[in-house]
Amino acid sequence: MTPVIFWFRRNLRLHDNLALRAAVDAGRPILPIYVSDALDAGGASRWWLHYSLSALDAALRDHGAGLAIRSGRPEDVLPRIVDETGATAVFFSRRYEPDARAQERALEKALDDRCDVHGVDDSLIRHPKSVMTQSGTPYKVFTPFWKAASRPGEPEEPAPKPSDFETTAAGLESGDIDALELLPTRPDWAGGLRETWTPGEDGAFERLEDACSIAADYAEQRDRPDLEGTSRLSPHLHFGELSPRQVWHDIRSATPASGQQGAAALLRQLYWRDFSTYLLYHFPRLPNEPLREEFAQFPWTDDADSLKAWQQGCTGYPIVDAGMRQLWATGWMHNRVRMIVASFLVKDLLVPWQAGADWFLDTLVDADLANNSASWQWVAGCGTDAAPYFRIFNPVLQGKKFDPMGDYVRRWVPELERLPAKFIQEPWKAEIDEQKAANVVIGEDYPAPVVDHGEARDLALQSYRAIRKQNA
DNA sequence: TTTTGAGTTGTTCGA
DNA sequence: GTCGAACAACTCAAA
Repeated sequence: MTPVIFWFRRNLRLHDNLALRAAVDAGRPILPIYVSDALDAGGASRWWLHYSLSALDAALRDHGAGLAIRSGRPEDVLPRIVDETGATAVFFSRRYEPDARAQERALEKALDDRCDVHGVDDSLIRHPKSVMTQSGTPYKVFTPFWKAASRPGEPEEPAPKPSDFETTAAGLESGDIDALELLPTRPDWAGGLRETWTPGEDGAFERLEDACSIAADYAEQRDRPDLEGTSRLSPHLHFGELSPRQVWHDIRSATPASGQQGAAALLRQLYWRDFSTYLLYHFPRLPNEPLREEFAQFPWTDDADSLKAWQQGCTGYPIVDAGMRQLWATGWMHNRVRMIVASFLVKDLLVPWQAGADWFLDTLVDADLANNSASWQWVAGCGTDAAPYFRIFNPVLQGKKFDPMGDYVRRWVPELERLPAKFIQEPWKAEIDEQKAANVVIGEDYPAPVVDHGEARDLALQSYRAIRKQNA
């Protein structure tokens, strides 16, 4: 019997996979395929993808054949496979980034009269077109979006993995995940990633269990990078190893009544994920251009040394450096610290937010075009729903407030390990004797601050006033 | 059409 | 040490 093709994209799971359910219902053997293309960018993401594909391949083998691997443009590759196998249909789950949508349109066009094409909306709680203001325009502010998106009620119940399907290679060569060269070789910088993460559906469910256990305390502890107060589900959600429906319902049902309020803050984050994708869908220039147009005139300094100091975690501000080093080592950074380091790059160093966004896309295992772009625009103050520009994070205060003992800093900036808590967020304030006693001389063993935050803040506010004046 | 209340995550200054 | 106001007015979204 001729097969149907299941084109896996950012939905690398078998449970609660609506597109897969539709393919199974076609009643034919399923040819599962992954096509690696130019959208598979970002070093840390590619590392994750390798293992997620491997896990999926193993899970599919239980049903017959594993995952066929190809690379190239899906709109070229898939029609060829349709011709070779006589497949009667192609199923896939839709994506909402501009390039991914263009890819879908090209595929639909290429397959137009050759076979059925079924794009299924599966990765968001609400489709971007289904949440609009009364005047028919897209929401720009989160809270009204969230209210409107929540109005229809709870997300759909997740569906279990279908048990009744058969996969086939349809006589094709399977291809090789290794040949995609997703893993780093020289040097192998992925040691910290391997220690931190378990990509794939099984790893995702383990992490989801952990997330359920912290959900009740989420509202209270989510801002503390020194604790394990966040879900760490972002990469699993990005690759679709979990659906937002599954996360929502598992957290909801695992949390006792007394903890529902704390968990609500976590569930709300799922709507932030929807909202970012929604913004990118309706404002496709989001990754590149400031949505508040006056920011195109902003006098960025764009200094290469500043950017490098930030990337390497050598700014002299411990909480910033801890975050950047956590990112480099593990492919992830605590959300509170992401805001601190982003504010520092954009407002203290006056480096364009796009440079920070590029770095994050390359180094985060959860790198997601929509979340990343929307969040950087938010921090930079140029998004539609942005923090006021004068809201400039003070890295010392933030450190004292959210890493009160300095444990987070000590973990990621070991030079400062022996410094007492009093100085850990501002080590330059320690007398030289105290520095020596802690085995760290500022300016030698750990950098002096690359900028003075007070001066940098004044300069940032001045620059902001300048573009306001220009546009007045 | 006009009005009105509200807007994820902050900091600093001066009383 | 604590508290409220200023930062700078703006835009959004619904009534």
